[in-house]
Amino acid sequence: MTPVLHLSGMPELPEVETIRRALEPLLLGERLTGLEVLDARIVQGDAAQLRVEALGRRIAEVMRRGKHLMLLLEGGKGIVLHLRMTGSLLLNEPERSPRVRAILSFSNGTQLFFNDMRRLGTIALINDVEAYCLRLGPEPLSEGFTTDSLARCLAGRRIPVKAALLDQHLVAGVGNMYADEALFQAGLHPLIPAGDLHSGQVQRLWIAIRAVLERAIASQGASINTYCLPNGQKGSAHDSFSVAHKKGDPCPACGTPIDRVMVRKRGSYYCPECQRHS
DNA sequence: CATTGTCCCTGGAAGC
DNA sequence: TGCTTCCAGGGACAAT
Repeated sequence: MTPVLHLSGMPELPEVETIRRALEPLLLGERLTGLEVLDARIVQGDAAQLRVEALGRRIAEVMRRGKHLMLLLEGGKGIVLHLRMTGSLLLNEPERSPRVRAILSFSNGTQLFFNDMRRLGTIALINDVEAYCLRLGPEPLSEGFTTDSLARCLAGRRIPVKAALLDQHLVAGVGNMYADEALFQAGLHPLIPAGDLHSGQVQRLWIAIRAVLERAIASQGASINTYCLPNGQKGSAHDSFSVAHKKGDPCPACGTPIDRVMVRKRGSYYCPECQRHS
């Protein structure tokens, strides 16, 4: 398998969904036969309990919730994998720059290598999948995410709209790149207080969030960073980015150079002309 | 409750 | 050249 030299990264909803789709046909119905933890820090909670509960169980469902990838086990519990910044799930062991933190083995011979340069990614046992998911906001591509629900979440809040989009309690799965893309498409400056948006702007934002995520899933995610598919292949969603990571490039709509501003310690790219603050 | 700040972690880039 | 410092950023957690 081709080793991928990683830069930095951030798998968001479209990337995790792409991984989920790649893994589902390989893992569904198989038993977890091995769980080798090479770096104990990757396991959140009780590692021994994770082994006891997960080993030998069949994978009943390969699901995604926000940026969390979940392997639901027969019996109701589950394993949750979070890639955070630089994590990747590979079907073949990377030959070079090995940053393998855990290896999951399955009854059909499939092996999953949890590769993570910065060790921020996590694996954990979920005892109650439903309760776990309730901590997260609605899935942006589900019927539970509506203009009304978005408006209710933003109402009265003084935090920048960009920060609101990154809050996983508000809507699950939007990260730094797609927040910038959605705000651009909606024509909103990242620093506008969330509660200041009028209904028309909320509606545009709702449409934009869904559109950028759907388009990115269709492109199998963005690989400007460490993200890659389990087979090492790269997505191409970044090819259609308008502003994210494009400081200085001309805005695709008006030609004005893309600017960058810090919003709560997050680099935020936007068009100063198309995304006015007022 | 709402919001802000700190920490985790590694490696590339920038500055002196 | 070689050192230090900053930065990337998702999310848990602490502090205000």
